[in-house]
Amino acid sequence: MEPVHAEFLPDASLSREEIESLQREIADNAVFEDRFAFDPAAVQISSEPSQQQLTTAASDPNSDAAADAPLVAGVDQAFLDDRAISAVVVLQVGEVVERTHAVRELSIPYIPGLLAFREGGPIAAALATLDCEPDLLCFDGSGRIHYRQAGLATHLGVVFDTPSIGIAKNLLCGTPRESVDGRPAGWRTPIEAADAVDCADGTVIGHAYQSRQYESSNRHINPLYISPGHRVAAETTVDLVAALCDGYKLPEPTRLADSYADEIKAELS
DNA sequence: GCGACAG
DNA sequence: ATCTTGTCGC
Repeated sequence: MEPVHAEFLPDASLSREEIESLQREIADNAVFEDRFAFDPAAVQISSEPSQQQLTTAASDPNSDAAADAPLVAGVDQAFLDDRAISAVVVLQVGEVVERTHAVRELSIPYIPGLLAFREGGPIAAALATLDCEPDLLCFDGSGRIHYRQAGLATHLGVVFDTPSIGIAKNLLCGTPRESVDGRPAGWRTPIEAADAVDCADGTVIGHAYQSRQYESSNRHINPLYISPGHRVAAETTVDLVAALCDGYKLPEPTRLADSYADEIKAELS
């Protein structure tokens, strides 16, 4: 796939002020509402026919639900010395249909709020080598849950003008409406903008989502922090991640991209 | 000035 | 993110 807005590609040589200015421009161009062509109910991991698919098959004997199902890409990185290994795994109904990766020199260190300017280049390079056109991109990191509402997932979603979701293991900013401690699997609560975020206080910029939890024990699993990247509404974002989870804390696209990146890293070591 | 801060 | 063995509890 190719960038639709290459002028928005993260350029790490920009000044801090220019970076923040570009992020505000990215946020202005981002759409935090559902604006995608695929059927969200067709995004799933199991190949078991859903009620919807059975209905579709009954009304159209020639349709092939699996062949028409949305392509969901997971993107994640591993690091080796001063290089980033960006890996992409594309799934269709839980089946891997394409994998690709890119290795690039890192230009700047990790700075909270500027992650896209450290990892965006390597990620864009990897996505550019992809033969297929994903319907949805899943990133490790935040989307709208960001000081200027332009986290990694939002930035790359806008650059490629493709629906995207941010999946983080830790909260960058914003405030959970309720305490997130020890919640059962399936539980979710909104993350609201607070003073540090560039929008009205109380605006729902994402959700904490408990993708997995131990039945009964002393220890507990922390929730994921999910936010819209581009062209997906906050609530939908959680529904999609829930549909992409398969017994692990992380949804399959991101989980498989994570292990694929480690695989490439091991080969380079 | 101090604390908080995705990966 | 990364350096890393065993270990506690599902």
